[in-house]
Amino acid sequence: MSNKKVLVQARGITRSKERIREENELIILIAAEKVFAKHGLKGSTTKQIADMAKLPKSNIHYYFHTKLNLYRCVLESILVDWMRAADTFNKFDEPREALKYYVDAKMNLSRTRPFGSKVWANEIISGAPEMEEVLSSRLKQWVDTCVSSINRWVELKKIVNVGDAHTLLYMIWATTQHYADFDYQVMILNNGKKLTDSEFEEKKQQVIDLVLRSVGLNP
Amino acid sequence: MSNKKVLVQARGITRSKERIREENELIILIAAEKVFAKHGLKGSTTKQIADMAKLPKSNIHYYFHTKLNLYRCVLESILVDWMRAADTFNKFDEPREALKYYVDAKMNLSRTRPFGSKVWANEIISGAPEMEEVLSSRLKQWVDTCVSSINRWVELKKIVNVGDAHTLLYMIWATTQHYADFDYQVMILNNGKKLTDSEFEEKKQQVIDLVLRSVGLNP
DNA sequence: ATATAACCTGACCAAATGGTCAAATATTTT
DNA sequence: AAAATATTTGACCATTTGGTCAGGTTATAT
Repeated sequence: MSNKKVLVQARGITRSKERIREENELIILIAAEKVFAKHGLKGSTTKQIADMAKLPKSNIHYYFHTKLNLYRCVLESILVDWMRAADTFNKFDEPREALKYYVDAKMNLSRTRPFGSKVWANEIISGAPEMEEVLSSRLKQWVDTCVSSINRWVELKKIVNVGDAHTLLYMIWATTQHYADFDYQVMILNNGKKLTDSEFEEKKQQVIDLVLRSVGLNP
Repeated sequence: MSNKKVLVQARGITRSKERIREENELIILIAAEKVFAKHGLKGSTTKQIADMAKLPKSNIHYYFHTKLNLYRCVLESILVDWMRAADTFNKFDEPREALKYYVDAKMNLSRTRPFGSKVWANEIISGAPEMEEVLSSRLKQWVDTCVSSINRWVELKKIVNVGDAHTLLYMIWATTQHYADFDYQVMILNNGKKLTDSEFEEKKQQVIDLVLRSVGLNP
């Protein structure tokens, strides 16, 4: 009988099998996100992930079978947050609000989940071998509706003619994700110190203002 | 006597040792840039690079000794182009021209050397373990002068007050580099077709206009 | 022409890696 | 309490990997 069990039974508490699986899967997903963010799919090792999760390597394989499968699970869990942020764009009719709250949501995501953003960046940079499906279906669809919104705003003279609406979207994506993907560079250029919460709020507002002015809106 | 030599001597031509080294180093650097762009430092194998260069693996080690050294050489060669583009920023006193020509130069770099941009992106995303020196010295210095220029423009009321000038720089970097780093995503959202040269010129002008408007300049 | 130095490459190796498995332990069901 | 099911993990394995090296070829200096 192991020490763990003695302790647990002495308190009259047992972790249910269901909870055990839930907890361990989450621990592994979080560890994997960090490791994949730093080294990409090929560059990450199951040993690194196991060490980060403070579990034996076999445990990783027990719950996720293969490294590739674990990687896909990490990507999917990131997609959930990404789509939630995307939703904010279509919650407002007025460009000023839609753009403001979308940039806000994207900036917050970069702040709270930088590793997830990096995993996505790595995946796209390396040709999106595992995300082709998602990109050309779900993302494409969402982008098409955004492009329509932007074009309508132009027709209604609510914003200036920006040409291809994709260009505006890319600017928003790239700029907001920069604070996650290139956080190390941002830190170095901030005199070697990580951005504080209040500094980050400041930058966020500046990005919002830049974006609004870029389409001819006065912030 | 090999076939190669027979052919070469029959034409009375010999490649000098110097040229041989120059040519092979270039071939390997170009191949390595592509492979590192796709898989990062850890994820790339010397075998892949050798295959891409159509040379035996031993040949890679003969010229560059280790994978890490080859990687550093690739980074350095990219830095040269990056700094050349950076120079354009300080060639003009007027914000309209400085910004226009800098965005233009950065967009062109993304178009002509997408693999280089991806290698840099990968390096920064993974914490810039090999570039710390360059970032905190050369890049920091260049950024400081840019920040001064931008602040001066604000004081002279030539552009609106953008707050922290870094934010503007990041927007320009992120947006222009997006067309290289995320080219695959850009392609998918362009109905699966790579941007033609004229399409790219169009987007470039749109990015320039967005940037100019974002600081309150009428394009 | 000969010696010397540089280039070239297949064969090889130690270490690392993704993954398997059997045996042990823990929980749940009957 | 015993049987059944799920978790845990060290030992193990085939493959891949970065790197070495000896022996050959090619260019150049004398």
